[in-house]
Amino acid sequence: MAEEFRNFKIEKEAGIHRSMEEQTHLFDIINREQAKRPFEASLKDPDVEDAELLSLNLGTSYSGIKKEEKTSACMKNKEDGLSLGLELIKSEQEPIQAWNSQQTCAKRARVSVRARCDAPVMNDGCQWRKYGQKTAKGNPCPRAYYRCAGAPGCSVRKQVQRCAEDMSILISTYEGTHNHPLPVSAATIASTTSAAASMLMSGSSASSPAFDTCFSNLNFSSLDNLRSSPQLSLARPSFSSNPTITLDLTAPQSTLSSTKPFFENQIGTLSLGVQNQNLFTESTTKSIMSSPSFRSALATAIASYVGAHGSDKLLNSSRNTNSMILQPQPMTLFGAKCASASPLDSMENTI
DNA sequence: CGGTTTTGACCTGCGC
DNA sequence: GCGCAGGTCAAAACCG
Repeated sequence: MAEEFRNFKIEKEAGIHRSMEEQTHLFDIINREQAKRPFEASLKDPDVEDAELLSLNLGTSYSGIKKEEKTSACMKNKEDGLSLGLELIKSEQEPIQAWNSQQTCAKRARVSVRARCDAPVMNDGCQWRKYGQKTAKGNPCPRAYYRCAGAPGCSVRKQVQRCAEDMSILISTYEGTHNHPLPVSAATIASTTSAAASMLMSGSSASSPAFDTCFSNLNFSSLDNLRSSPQLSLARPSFSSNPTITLDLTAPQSTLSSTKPFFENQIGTLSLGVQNQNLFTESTTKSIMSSPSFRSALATAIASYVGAHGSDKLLNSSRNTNSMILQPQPMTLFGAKCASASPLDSMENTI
């Protein structure tokens, strides 16, 4: 497996691209091998370290994971002190415990989605019940509070608020993990929340200087920064002390397809390139590249974001090029209620 | 009539 | 301790 993966990396760096089927097959092999190998051993193998970026699987759906051995993307790295709250589900009788465990893990982290939307609320596939509304200081637009109504006892909450500086932008902030199955369209965000929780909780509990540096340098809370930033960022929003991942879907399509030729003709491509010198300082770059766990967790978050088509996703990670790029299938995130000029326009309404 | 939304009151955390 | 702001509660209103 290692040999084949090494060849794949060499081909990538040489600009040779395999077909999607071949790549999917390769990732399947990597995943199987990763499952067989003891984790401690994998930490010492540089090839496996890259494979980690591909094998993590978070979210609310168990599809694609073997029933006998479901592994969520929680791991520990003794080398740099990062923790992703590893849990291993050994049998089919344990999903509830897994939900609960995941819930604990995801309790405080948030995923904020910014998208252009004319409708008062984005249709994300979930059932929500409004339980409050408040006008926040500094924003004339009221903030609405929703609870998940998909199942009794589900503690997932959502805040919806229009951006004060651009009323066409709707900011939806998700918190928590669903305790029930979700439709594919809703599972996308839910998976992201879960992944974000794992990543951010690992950061909050770690004493890793590398992670701290990354986090402090990745503060894109201001609108101007968001507009010029990659489509995914980490932030500590002013209205909350909770760590938050922001998915900015308001960028023009030209920005999203700027990673040609590798991502040509793809809709909703996410590009997290540390080569973006406007936003990533040199120290951040070094920190990211020296922290395999951070890279792994970040890849997980992004992968989960496009997780609705998990088997088809394509990840390219190369230490030499200092880049970590993910190519998703077209996302099916929001419904047709949401008329906008964003890349979401081309998405199908799956709700 | 049951479920959802609205809205004012209340609770809690934080800064001074 | 006090005031402020964010978040939640719960009764009333609304709707299908």
